[in-house]
Amino acid sequence: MDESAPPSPETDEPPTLAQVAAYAGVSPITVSRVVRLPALVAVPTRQRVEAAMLALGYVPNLVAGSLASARTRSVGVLVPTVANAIFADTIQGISDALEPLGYAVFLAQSRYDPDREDKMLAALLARRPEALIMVGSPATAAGARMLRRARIPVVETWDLPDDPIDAVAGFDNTKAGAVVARHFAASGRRLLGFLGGDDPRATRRWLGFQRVALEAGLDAPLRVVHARNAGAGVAAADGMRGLDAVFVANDALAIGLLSGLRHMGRRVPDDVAVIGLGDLETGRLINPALSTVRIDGETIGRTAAGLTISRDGPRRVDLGFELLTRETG
Amino acid sequence: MDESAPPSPETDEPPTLAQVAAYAGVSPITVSRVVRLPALVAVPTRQRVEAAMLALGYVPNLVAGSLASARTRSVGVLVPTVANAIFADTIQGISDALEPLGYAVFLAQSRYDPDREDKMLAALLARRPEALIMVGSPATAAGARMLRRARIPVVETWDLPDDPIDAVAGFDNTKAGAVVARHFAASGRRLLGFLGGDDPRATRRWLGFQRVALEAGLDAPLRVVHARNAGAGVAAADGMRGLDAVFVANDALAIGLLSGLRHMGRRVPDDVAVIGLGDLETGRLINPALSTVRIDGETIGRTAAGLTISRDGPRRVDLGFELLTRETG
DNA sequence: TGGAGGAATGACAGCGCTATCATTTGGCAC
DNA sequence: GTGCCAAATGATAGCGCTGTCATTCCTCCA
Repeated sequence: MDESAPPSPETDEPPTLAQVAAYAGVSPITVSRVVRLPALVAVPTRQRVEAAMLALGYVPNLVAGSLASARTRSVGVLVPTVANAIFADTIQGISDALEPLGYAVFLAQSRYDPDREDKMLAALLARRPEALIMVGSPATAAGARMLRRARIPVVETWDLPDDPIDAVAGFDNTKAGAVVARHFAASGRRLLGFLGGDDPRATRRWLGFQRVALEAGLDAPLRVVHARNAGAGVAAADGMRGLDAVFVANDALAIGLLSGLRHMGRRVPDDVAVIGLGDLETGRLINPALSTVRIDGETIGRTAAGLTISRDGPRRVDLGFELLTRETG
Repeated sequence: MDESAPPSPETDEPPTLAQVAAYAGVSPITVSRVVRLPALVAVPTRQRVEAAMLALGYVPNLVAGSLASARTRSVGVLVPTVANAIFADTIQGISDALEPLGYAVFLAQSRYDPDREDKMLAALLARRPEALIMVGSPATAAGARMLRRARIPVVETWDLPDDPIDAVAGFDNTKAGAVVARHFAASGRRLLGFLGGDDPRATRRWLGFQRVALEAGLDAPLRVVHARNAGAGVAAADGMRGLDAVFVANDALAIGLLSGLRHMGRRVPDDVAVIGLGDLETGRLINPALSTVRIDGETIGRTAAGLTISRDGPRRVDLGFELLTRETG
């Protein structure tokens, strides 16, 4: 590391640990200890090294450190999309729990596309994260195999799969659908509809919803598959003409549907009841206030983070959900 | 790399490139080429190596690759919080632009805290990202110095600082505030208020807002500083009693304010006009539809990503904004 | 007063790749 | 045939750290 020239502050290349060591007159390993295990270094030495780091503007190279120690202090996070408040809360929970511990978060989006999911999974694992947290379960067998072979903690969230790869922090989507259908039936609704995506979690909600509706002796409910953004909700209103109750798989979509319904002149909840999922903050503030199945995305994230840090305790956490009936149903 | 035992599929440790090479009967460098520069390898050799990778379940170790090549193929992204739709869109834009190119995204949150921002900046830079994108500018001189010394592309977003570290993709916050005040004045409002955080960008909006209000001969406008979530907006309504027009620094907060105003019996826009910022999708769907200053967070993200990839072209991109007057003002 | 034991520091090798420069081989023009 | 060049493959060294053992120097008590 440049033995000829004397080490000096403010060179062009970022200084290495060895340069800091030379500047402070200690061995490289001592500098390494000052960074990672300061208690092992005598106070005067430590101060000398710290002064050297400051003078040279030393920023440790964690890439090299990770390779040497086989610990990257990073976790991979795979979500369908970040532009959905529902997952943003989960990311926030993960990040808040992990950043203070020195872990970095690698973020990737699958866009609800199994191929892209596998690609992103491979890309994340290539960075050797110490754990991986994902929304849902791998869509393909290849993805599941990669995760299993990685031999790191894997947390599946926003669902409660029967055969998880490792750990789970989520809730029972089937039950959520069932609870909403039961509520609709109990409040005298007869013609039910379900609006949502066709990913596995939305499908499970639909299955629970449909089962209970049929068990209650109602007509077969209608399932409408749409994009997940609020604009799509507006458009979907048209397809809901004959119905008197709709369960919408996410709150943003539900707010859109409310808007569409309003423009069609249908009164909520008198003509149609609407229940969303996620408990978006704005849902509770609009008029009429949106009824919803409350899911605590941030707690899911924090719990998932906890499951990656410690392998003790139960590996399957059901965080549950809560039906909040406000004004729309 | 375990020369004694014959290389075999499905061992417990993840296989290394050298093991794949031994299995395929080629040298390590050839396997490396199959992964990175397949065109350089003859087809039969390539197929043999690919078969070996598949058989052993090889996942390249990018940590080692990064150290050897001094290219991490990652970018750091620092936002105040991900749980704000406004920044989630930007992250989405960044991620959508960069992931197809093989870049990974390191995400960190500053929580609007300068100390935490510096910590996160240091943590990100320690991972040796090839570029760094942040919302706003570094809050401290130390943070700015770290970024400058890192000698990587740095993109500041959501603002247009006069002395950027490197590149900028944002809009003029001062002007945004000014435009809203001008609109309020032109539509006959007299008692203006500003509701928002006290971060530099919100403050710039306030400054532009205040200046124009005073220039228009209106009373000195009121500034109310609050938390940034929608719930805080509800609470803020009380402090807005005397006003007939409020500019709210973000749409979620504005929706909260609308709710608070409604509960106080104040009519919008007859008694009070409200204009938000961000153009949250739900803002346009609620009743009355929220007027807002539209900012395209996703385009900011994509543009910022573009500025990290290429150093050519202008390093300062003003993406502008648009005042959308809907029903609340 | 000798040696056990802890505190402080260092030497050395190696993590799993890739940059760089060889080397080998075969095809082709003359 | 000879020489030349491109295509294909390999040998070597090293990226910037850390794990694992030394080694040195005290202190403290039998």
